[in-house]
Amino acid sequence: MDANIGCCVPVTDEALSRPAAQDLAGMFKVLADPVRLRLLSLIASVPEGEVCACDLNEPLDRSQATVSHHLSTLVNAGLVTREQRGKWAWFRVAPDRADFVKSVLGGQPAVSIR
Amino acid sequence: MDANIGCCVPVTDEALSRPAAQDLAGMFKVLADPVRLRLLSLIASVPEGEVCACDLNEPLDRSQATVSHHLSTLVNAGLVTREQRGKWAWFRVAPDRADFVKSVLGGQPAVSIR
DNA sequence: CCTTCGCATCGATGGCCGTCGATGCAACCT
DNA sequence: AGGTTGCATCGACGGCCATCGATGCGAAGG
Repeated sequence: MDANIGCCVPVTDEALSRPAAQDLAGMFKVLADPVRLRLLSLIASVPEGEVCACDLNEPLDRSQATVSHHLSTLVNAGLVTREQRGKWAWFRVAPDRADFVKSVLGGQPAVSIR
Repeated sequence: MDANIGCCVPVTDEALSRPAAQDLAGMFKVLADPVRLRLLSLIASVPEGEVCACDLNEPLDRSQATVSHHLSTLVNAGLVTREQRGKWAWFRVAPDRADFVKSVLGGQPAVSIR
């Protein structure tokens, strides 16, 4: 009745398109680094809403160059905004991404409606 | 009155702990690959709820060894379960992770309550 | 038992990326 | 102007990982 032995279902083609998968993976790649996550957490946890880069070097236990690199990555991904104010660079979580970042750092990176 | 010039806020220490960041990053690292995302999508999109590994090689355009490797990664991360049935290996999204996976693949990997 | 088939595992390889010292550069200070 | 300080950028290095051919191994089938 069926040529298939019990295997080989056609696989519905409603899967993620290749470009969509690429984009999604890109966002996850940004989040897939513990230093960047703690960086995000530090920026998000400060009551003033913004942090100077000079305050981020020490708690992360990484060189200034490395922290700066990670900050660039976060800014580039649109998760964080940077504002040069005088000699210092101030970072804050991107307003439109605030709740996204919050849920990501919440432990359960998705559907954390509880 | 203040030795600080306008910078150097103490940084509230309510940030992500290092181990927590490591764990979170680990989960994101699993999701940070387009092939794995499409793999997840394929498994999640099949109406029967489970797929035989033999059906996953072709649509992903990767060698059988590579697909098997990615499947192991997903199983290891607890996102997918494997059941050996006769000669074939059947995979399904882990029941307790179903809504997580769904929201991840939904485009907005978090707080997609709409 | 021998062959075939499905799939995991191994070993090797190439590329990406986290890391850091060094350098550059702009803003402030004196 | 010269010095200092904050931060981005550069170049290099090392490690992790996606990928694949080859191999191993168990399950069917003859």
